[in-house]
Amino acid sequence: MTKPRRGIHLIAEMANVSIGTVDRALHGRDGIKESTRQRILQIARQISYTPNLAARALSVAKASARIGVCVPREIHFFYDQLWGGILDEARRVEHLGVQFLHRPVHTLGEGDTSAVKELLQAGVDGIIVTAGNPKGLTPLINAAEEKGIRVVCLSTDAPESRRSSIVCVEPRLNGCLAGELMGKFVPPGSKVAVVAGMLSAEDHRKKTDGFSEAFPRHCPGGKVISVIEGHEDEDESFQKTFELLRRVPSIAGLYVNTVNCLPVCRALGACGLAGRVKLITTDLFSEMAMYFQKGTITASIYQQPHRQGQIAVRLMTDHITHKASFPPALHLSPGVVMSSNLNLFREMKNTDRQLWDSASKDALSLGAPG
Amino acid sequence: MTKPRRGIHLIAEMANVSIGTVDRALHGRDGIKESTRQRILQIARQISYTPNLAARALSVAKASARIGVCVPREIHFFYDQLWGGILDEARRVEHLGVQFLHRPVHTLGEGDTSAVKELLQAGVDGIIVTAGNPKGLTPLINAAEEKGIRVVCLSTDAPESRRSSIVCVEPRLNGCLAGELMGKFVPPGSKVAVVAGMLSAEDHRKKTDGFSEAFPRHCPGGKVISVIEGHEDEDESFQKTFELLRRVPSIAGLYVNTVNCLPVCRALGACGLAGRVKLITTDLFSEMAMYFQKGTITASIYQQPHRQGQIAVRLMTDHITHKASFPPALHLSPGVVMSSNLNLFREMKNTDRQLWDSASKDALSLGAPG
DNA sequence: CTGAAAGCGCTAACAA
DNA sequence: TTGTTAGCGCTTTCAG
Repeated sequence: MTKPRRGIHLIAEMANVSIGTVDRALHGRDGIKESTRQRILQIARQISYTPNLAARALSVAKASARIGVCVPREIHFFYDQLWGGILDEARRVEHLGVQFLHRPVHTLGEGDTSAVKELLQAGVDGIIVTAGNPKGLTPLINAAEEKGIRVVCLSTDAPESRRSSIVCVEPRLNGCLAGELMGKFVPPGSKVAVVAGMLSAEDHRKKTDGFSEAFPRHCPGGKVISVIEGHEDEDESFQKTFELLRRVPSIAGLYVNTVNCLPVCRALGACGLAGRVKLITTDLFSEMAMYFQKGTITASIYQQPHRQGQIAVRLMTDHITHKASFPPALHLSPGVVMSSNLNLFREMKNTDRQLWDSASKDALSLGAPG
Repeated sequence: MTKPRRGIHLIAEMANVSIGTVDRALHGRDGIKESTRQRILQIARQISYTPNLAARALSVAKASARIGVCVPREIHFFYDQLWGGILDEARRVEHLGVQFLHRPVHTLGEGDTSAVKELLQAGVDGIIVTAGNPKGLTPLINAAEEKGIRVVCLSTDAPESRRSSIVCVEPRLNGCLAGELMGKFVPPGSKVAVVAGMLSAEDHRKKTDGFSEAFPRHCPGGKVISVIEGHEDEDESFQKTFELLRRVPSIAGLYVNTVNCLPVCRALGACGLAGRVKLITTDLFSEMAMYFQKGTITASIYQQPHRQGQIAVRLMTDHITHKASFPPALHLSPGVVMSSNLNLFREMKNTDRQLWDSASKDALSLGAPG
């Protein structure tokens, strides 16, 4: 008695060809006569063939790919979480042969071109990079893509380049959401202001633009009366905010579109305006908690860094392991943090770490809730 | 040069034994000297060995684990997305030999006990269930856990049971966030109302409680003057809302804590109060889009169903494949949907499907942005 | 007690 | 254009 065959062997037997030919037919590879392909596909349909994914995974496992990662390595704040998301997801595929090469940079845009160059020389198959320096990176990215090395921008884009995809929260949308919220928080005809880092940074400019456009649309008669640049300097931010509050005590709202919101909180406190002036901030870190509780911060626009990192890695590994195509862009919706949901965010978990055991750490790895 | 070995081959090489012996050691099979077993286990730990599940699945030619799923199979709305998230994540592990058994129920709580019974009889290794009927389910869940069959509740809890975990947005928190938002949207001293499905449902009651507690805290002098029960009936919801608006035209806000918000939108329109009365809704579906654009809906509290489904599956498969422990509870933060970020949500993608190609579908599978 | 070897279904490199 | 073959990492059976 003849042994019962399965899968492509069965098809091969039925079609009187070899498994190699069946493989060619099934995968649309060339080097096969169109008529035999049709015959084989017909049979495959007939027996409603489904590939054994375990076998496939096993078979292609040897083609272990290397993915290069270049993101800022700052402690605290946004990039910490971004990094965490990358690592969490990386761990999940490392045992399937995918390797990760990390070439962190110190600050966004600082030395990222040389880091990417290194990665390319190391012979990676894909690159994930926060493009802090788009001008310098674009030719490198294009060269990589030319050679079939896929590049995914993460959080910060190199829009002119031919990168395979970008994973981010659009800065403009970020500003729009803040503007809409602010427009609903303050009464009609209110005057509000924006505190930016530096408007020379595209990210901050776009957030400011989005806010300036959305706010008056949602607050009849509302006006953005001032845009402050704090240049990420604590003292400068405090000083300028303080002066503004003194000069225009009737101001109803402030939108801080950089992570550097503490000086603004302090300035509001110093003027006795905490809670009176609606404050919308950006991102999240544990030191902000008390200002939520005191009511100084009304809401914060959360850019889901952990999730961004996760998704970028997923995009890349899906492409490498399953040949998945890249969406040209993957724009996340920012989250809205208020005092009610504040403690659900992983950024708030650090302060009372003693409460957290390994089970909870698992929960964090999954990326909940952001 | 010697070829780099992996897995049990590596261990075998390091221990100077054959892969057969390694297998015996790793699986606690007998026919092996205790000392060699210890030596091998030591090495395995040292290199932090993890079995290649694809290879195992292929070798044993049958599913390595079976996960039973029991969630409502309603079209549209919340459960559709929940399903989607489950399926997306399920696909990602099918090649590891993990099989999924679906025993959908028609409506939440309708026949879920018998569905779960079926799954248990089918001999699954884990169960994911929306516990619409906690009383009936609890003994089944406890019996399952007793036998080592892990149960994860999804979206709706069986809090008294010994389920391994619960993945959800807490209803109370949901209400709190809505209350906080509403408190900021309307002026001090405002009167607002809640439109619930039926207060006999724990979920709706808790949302209502959360709102009623949070709103006055964030709106000085604010009052929740009425709680309407619409019983998920279009006409009843419309009628009762309409009457309320007629009776109390000074009302400043409405919070709908069920998915059934369209009648409320229409009632607001009929009274000429659309946009005047701040409306906060729950969940998201494409028909709501126009009401966002018209300004009838100010914000919606989004429970991230797709992500909930994803996470539940991940929790279960991580446990099965990596022995990961379960967090006792995984509470997501709800998202806030407003007109600015509306079109980033997958629920809005259905209407203009023609714009979507396969690349975009990939993006959706990743679970962005909610 | 331990080793050797035959697959599981598929991919990919090489022969014919 | 098609066939053959060597693995992928693990389980399992049969010899030693």
